[in-house]
Amino acid sequence: MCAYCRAVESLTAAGPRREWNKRQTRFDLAMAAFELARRHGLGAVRVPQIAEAVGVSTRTFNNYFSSREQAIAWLAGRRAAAVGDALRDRPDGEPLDRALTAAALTQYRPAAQDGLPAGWLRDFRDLVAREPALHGAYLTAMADAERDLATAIAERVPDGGQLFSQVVASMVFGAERAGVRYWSEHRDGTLVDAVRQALAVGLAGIGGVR
Amino acid sequence: MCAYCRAVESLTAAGPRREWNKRQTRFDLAMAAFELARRHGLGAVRVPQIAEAVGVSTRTFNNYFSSREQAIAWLAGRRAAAVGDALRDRPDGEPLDRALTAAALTQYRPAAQDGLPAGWLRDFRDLVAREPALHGAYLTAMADAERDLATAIAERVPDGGQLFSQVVASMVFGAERAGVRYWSEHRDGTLVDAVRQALAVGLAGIGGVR
DNA sequence: GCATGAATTGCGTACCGCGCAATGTGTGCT
DNA sequence: AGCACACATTGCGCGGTACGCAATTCATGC
Repeated sequence: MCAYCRAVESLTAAGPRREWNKRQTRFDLAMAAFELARRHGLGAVRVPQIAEAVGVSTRTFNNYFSSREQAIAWLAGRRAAAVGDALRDRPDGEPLDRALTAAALTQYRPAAQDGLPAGWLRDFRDLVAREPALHGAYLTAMADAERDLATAIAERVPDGGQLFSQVVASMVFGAERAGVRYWSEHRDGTLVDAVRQALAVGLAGIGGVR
Repeated sequence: MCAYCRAVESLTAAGPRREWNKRQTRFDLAMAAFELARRHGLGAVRVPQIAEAVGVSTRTFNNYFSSREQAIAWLAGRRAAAVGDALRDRPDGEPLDRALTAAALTQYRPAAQDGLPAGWLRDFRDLVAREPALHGAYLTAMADAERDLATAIAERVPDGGQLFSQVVASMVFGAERAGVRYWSEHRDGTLVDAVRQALAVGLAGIGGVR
């Protein structure tokens, strides 16, 4: 949601209850889609099934998501969007590479799983790896998060230039994907370590930047 | 297509005419989809329209592509796949960062446009930027090319490790996307220079590697 | 030529995404 | 409390899509 829309919304001042319901419904739908796909395979999941699991009409499902794939990928996008915020929370003097590593690893802390069951990431990764039909929506969600992270980087390093921030942002998510994929295929060591190592490779070039 | 499948295909030894026809049909369908989408907007393009433009049935279109979006993105994937091959063609002693830069920039050379009209990349980029519905398929195609490039890097730098090659590969395409996007938004200087600059930022960390 | 296997095609089906209008429901004001 | 308004949900309907299946066409190698 753009800053303008957010401002309009704050003017409209929708009460908390209404908005909370929306958020909850969206989350429930995405979660139901994910869980059903994980259990029965994406191809076997029908939209009415998802809607029924949450207790809404199929039409409502399509008010929130334009496809099953998008619903599932939205969960990952929600997680990934936290990286930008985490970077904004890092102390000012911290070197960029350390701040980015810490920010990227935030989402692997158990405490970060708001609403998501423990071990969710593993299941999600497995599902995406198993279902090629999810790749498009997943990558789109990641690209959105990437843009957001680029903005956060640009705020932090104003004289770096737009090119710099976008390259670094895409590198962070690229490294993360590489780390997760590596761990997913080899399963040696912990997931966090694989991602940390991948980030170290990618961020080697920006050691001096603050 | 994997090396194994390629080998099998060479054993099956389908005559050249048949295979050439398939390639041509696939290309024509993708090109027609792209051209129609560029002219009338993706939302206005219907599958029968694309099929008719090429002179095949709609069913045949779906034998080649599962959606309009995939057909269009296939063109970009075809181009991107050339990066891996270009890297394999670079001289052995060349440092990795130089080799990768040269390989990535190969596809911007006018000579590289096999079958694609001049200025195609600009039009394609504009279309993708204008049509969010294309992002998923486009990113999926890029991810495929990324895997291929990672393989090429691993062949070139065997002791780098799988993590290294994947991170670097995703960085190359990430930098390229950042460069293209930057140029697409600012239009100052040439596209090639923007991509070269983006690659320089991303590849700064692997200066010494051969 | 002719057998063979692959590619194309027509048809049928299940399903999807969304526009539209009607209905339900939380919210703020009086 | 009651009321009016805005927004969310829902049912309906339609155009369109993806794909399985079986029939047909067509290039290929003998």
